[in-house]
Amino acid sequence: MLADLADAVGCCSPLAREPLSAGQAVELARLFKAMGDPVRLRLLSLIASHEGGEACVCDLTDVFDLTGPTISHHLKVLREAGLISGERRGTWVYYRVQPEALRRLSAVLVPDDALTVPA
Amino acid sequence: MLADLADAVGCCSPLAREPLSAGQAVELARLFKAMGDPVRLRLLSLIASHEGGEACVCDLTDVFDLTGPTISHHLKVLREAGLISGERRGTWVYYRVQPEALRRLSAVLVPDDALTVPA
DNA sequence: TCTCTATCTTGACAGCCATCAATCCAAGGG
DNA sequence: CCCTTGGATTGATGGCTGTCAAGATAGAGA
Repeated sequence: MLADLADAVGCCSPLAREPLSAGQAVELARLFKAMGDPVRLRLLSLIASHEGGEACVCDLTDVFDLTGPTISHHLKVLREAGLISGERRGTWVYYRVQPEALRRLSAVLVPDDALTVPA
Repeated sequence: MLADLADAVGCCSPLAREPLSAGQAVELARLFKAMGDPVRLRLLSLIASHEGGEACVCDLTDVFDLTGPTISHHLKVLREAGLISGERRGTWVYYRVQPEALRRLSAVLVPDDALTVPA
């Protein structure tokens, strides 16, 4: 399932190049929808900008006025979208972002040229 | 309102640079959420890839098995998010994408370096 | 002005989503 | 082996969203 997703996203031309197929649109929308929540966007940026590129849940819960289960739910959504990955080391679970997923999304938004050629 | 949005988005560093503020996250999430629907993503790509960079509603409705009002609703969501703009010329309404909005989103996803420095 | 066509808006309903309380699982420390 | 702690899962609920039918609006042409 994750492989299909990566495939559909990885093969997409920028939006302006040619129309998306229905299947590509479904897979891409899954990613964008996962980022369409303020809490999840902040979680993503907290993890991405944290020292070492990874953060444990204990670092994340204090930032929000939300209960543990709610944070866990949002992390699960991000994880199932392939935007982050979690790993248990001892007592705590550590999360880190998947840079490839972000790069693929970015590549869909703008022409390839803008990603490889200087201004 | 649109000015606030553009401001909040335009000033954002990439996710990995520093954590998003709550306000920035709300504004960014509004954009990502607007793209979190397969129909809207396809509409966006149809408009962006259409000849001349613009498309009228009549070009869009035939592609989907959806009624006119539903297409109109999705176009309204995209318009209110600042991703497209519509203009009435005679009988038909023509839509075109706002490339700046896409560029800003892309800039949030990856470090600035990737946008200006060759691989 | 009247009518026709193309498009947008409103109202309503089914389905999904974010949130929390309660519960369960997994890892360490006694 | 039990107890404690960190974290995930389940169940339930209120609010939001996508969809369509019906009505409203705006140009174009006669």
